[in-house]
Amino acid sequence: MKSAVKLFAQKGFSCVSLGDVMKDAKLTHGAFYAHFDSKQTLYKEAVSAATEHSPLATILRKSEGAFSVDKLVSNYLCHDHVDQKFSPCPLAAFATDTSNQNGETKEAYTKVFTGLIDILESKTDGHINDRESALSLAALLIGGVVVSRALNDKETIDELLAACISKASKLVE
Amino acid sequence: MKSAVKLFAQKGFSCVSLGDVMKDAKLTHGAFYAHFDSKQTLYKEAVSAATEHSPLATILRKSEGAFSVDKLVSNYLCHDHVDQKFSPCPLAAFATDTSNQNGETKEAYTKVFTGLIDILESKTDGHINDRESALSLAALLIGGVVVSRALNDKETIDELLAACISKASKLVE
DNA sequence: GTCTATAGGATGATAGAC
DNA sequence: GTCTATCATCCTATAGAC
Repeated sequence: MKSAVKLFAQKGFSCVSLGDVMKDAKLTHGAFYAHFDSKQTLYKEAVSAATEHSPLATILRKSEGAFSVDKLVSNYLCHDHVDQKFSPCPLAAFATDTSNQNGETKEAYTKVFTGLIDILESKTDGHINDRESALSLAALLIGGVVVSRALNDKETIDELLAACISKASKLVE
Repeated sequence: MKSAVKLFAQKGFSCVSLGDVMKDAKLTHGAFYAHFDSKQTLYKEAVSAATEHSPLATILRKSEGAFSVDKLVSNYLCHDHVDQKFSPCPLAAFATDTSNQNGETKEAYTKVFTGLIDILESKTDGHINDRESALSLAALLIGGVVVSRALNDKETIDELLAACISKASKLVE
């Protein structure tokens, strides 16, 4: 599962074969079906499993009780996250692939998303007062990372990330 | 090319075969290579070609000179765009696939993105004064649509789109 | 330029031994 | 549960007739 999360996030559903996953897990592809029903099932479970080490989960683990929105924003909208130098947010990495998947995968994605929104509303240090702020902030963060990953020009990526960080506070005022 | 844009936007790069494209164009798959070098080349050109009928292009065509930001925001963050009832914005539809493509495709995507930012800065009715506003608004719009497409629950999609519309004005104040 | 036909390779999934 | 081996299918790309 660890291999699946990493590879799916990096290369997408279709560009990762079961052979790739099993190879990364130091097994042969024949052993796959002793663990999962199908590739789709694996992907669906990967969406949920990836939340374990997401940027938000990491911050939650480090903080006791409330955490700072600014900290989440700057940790989320950074080059290391765009380049997947650490375990990425599944909402950004799996969004488009999930659009093309079945209802069960979308359901898993929806649960992760509403989970994020609930945490933003309840666990932040008082800056996020309403659900509208939480929802729009999530869209800005995910959009910023998803677009950055598709861009070629480092300068434009710098500008985009900086602009999103700068303007994020306007959404939660 | 029209078939390619439609299918790639709906199902993604890997889930569309050249046979699918040619079938939609009422041709057989053997004729493909008389028009394009490879599937990757087709995709790269589709990213650029899709801008022709994007929501922004439609608004630009209808308006003379400056256009309203509010109009773009409400036309972009709507169910018909999420469901691709009309020709979608390539920046939202092709973002994640482009991340997994070669440099030429990313270059095409980057050109479309910077083109959008330039238009937001220059052609809007005075609400967008700086590049930071344009960049963050783009991320919010694209993020809102990309996430909505991955969600299963209509109520959550409604909430998300409404929240992004409501908060978009905060980014361009 | 379009067609049929096919090469050549990768992939999801299965079978059966250990 | 893991392995090797294989099936069946799909896909990109090419060849050659018209």
